Amino acid sequence: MNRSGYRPDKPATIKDVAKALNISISTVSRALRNKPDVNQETRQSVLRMVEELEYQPNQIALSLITQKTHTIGVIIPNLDYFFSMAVRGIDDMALETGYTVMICQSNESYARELVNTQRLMKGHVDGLIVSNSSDSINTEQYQRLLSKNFPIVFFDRVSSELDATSVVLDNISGATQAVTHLIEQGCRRIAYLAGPANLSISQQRMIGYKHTLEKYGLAIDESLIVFSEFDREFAYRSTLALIDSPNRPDAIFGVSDRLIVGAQLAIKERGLRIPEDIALVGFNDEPVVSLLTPPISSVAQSAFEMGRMAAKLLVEQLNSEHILPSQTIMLKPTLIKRASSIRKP
Amino acid sequence: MNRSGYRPDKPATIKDVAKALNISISTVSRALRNKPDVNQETRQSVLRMVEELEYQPNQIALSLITQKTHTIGVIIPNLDYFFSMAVRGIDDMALETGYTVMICQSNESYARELVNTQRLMKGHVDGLIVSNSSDSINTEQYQRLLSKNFPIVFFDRVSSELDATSVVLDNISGATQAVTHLIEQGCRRIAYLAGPANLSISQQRMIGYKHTLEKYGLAIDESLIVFSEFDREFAYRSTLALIDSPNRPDAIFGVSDRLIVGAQLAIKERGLRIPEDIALVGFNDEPVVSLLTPPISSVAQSAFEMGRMAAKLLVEQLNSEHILPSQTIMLKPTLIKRASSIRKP
DNA sequence: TTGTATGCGTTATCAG
DNA sequence: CTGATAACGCATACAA
Repeated sequence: MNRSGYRPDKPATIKDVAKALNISISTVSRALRNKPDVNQETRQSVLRMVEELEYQPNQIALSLITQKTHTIGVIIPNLDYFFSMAVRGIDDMALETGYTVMICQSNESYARELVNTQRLMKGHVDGLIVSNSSDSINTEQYQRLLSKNFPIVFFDRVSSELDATSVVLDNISGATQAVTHLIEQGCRRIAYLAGPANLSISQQRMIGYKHTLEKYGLAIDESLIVFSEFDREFAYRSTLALIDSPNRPDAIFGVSDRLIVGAQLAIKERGLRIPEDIALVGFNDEPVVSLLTPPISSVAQSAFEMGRMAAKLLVEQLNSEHILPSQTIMLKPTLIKRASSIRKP
Repeated sequence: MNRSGYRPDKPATIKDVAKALNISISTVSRALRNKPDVNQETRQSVLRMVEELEYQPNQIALSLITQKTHTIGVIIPNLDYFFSMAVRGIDDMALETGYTVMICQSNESYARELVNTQRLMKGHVDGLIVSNSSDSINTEQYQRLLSKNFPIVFFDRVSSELDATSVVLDNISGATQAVTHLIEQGCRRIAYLAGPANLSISQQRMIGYKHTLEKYGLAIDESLIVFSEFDREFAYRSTLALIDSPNRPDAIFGVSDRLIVGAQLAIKERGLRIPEDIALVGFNDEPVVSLLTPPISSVAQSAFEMGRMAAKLLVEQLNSEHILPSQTIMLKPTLIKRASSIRKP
């Protein structure tokens, strides 16, 4: 069975293999790395011994030499449906390209984002994939890393101040599709549950929202625009306030499904009809919205693809000898129309 | 500003600090590690220079010496609501205890579980936190690692063959609460959407299901027990079949909310009433079930706590000099009763 | 074709 | 109190 009788507690090193064969470690190393100038017999015996001792190269030692860990750090604000899918895409691409993924959640807190960045950098990740937290106001730390040419790819929630590679949705298009649809359904007083004011996605979707209103000659009523946390409860209360206000909206567009679900709860509680009294369109097309009564229309995007793409761009940079110019990939959303917004046949 | 004018592209090493100060690296090392025998002045100047050069200890070099990476590998079948919360708990505890988390998703595939384990082991994680995939039949690889005293903590979906530390739910209790409740509401023909047959959670919940039926003198009808993937579509079709069968159930208990949602869709499609014709109870208490019409009862558990606990146990082992005896922590579930199962006032 | 020596960044063990 | 040196596991330039 085990001719050498060698059974270490600790994993075998290249040294053990060399010793067992009475050859030098450099020969073993060469044999393993398929270098040309090594005797076939020697190579075979090395391979056999490697098998027998269950030798596996120590990645830490390799990392010390190359200063590469083949590890990607991921910083996301939470692990809701959208980011779960994005992480799945990242993990998928990482597996394909030989990387492993370290994930840290900032819990929508910039302070924790800072801590996590430190944590990941200390663990010597080769690069970073980041989506900002909702109270992320400062970009200094990323600026510093980028100025040292440390590879970072941002996705979904990005900062306009940063000249960095990023993968985003065409949020203006998404909002435009949503609001155009609502207008076509006869809605005239369309509210916008905007989410956190400083987030790129909130702002971009707001631009699409306002432009579309203008395009159709509808007035922009700032009292119909509500900022808030990404919190269902918040949206619920905001919607109650909107309903009870003198100029009640006849439609609500939400920056995320989580908010629009809160809105739906509020509307139901007030006994109003959806979509006849108030029509609804959300964002992200989370599975949950199709199950509600009525099912809620939503702007769909592929978080999985976004994650894959972000990882792909990062790995391309990691595998490149020189610094790649920063680029922005923009993915296209699709409006999924459901009963919550369809008034006409 | 920068007296030495030193601005490296590569991060400064302890050697750079020593050179800049014209002292030896061992002195720098000692000063940094707060060793007793080092001159206060020297220590101060070292600290200043460390600041100036933005020196940070290279963890890879440390890892090479200690063979510890302060990294925890996590293998989970997917990132649905339950596992997202669990990961959050793990990450939370990891942050507290100075670890970083590497996450791999097996996508419910044992083959990928194998690959991921290799991936994580290669990356030299200090320990593993594992929840089995649904087609996980073999435990050999974990057995091998455990026999080498490599620290692993299992959670939620565990294998009975493995004598390892684990954190699980009291699944029997959860199922017992659910079925007892249904019986008390007058249900007599209770179906069980069991999920994958080889999973511990399916089996344990089945035990609770059967025991409770027996306790109340109800017959166990195997035709009311349906195994399937963790797939809503699957549950939907199974439920249609159950409804159309000669002995239609008057209640359905689901091993997970995802399945029970599929069941609800089927029941609605057939125009039956919930809970009057068929009552429903799910498992996990995902937020979505409270939003459906009618809201679905569910057995609630804290995935966050489970994750935290699993990480806690693993870190305890990692920080311990000797091998800790394996233990099983069992958490308690709570049935949340909602309209989908309440027939009596 | 193979062996020796050096270095990656750090700590620890010795001498001074 | 401080400095030189070996060691961690491996790759590689250089010798033989």
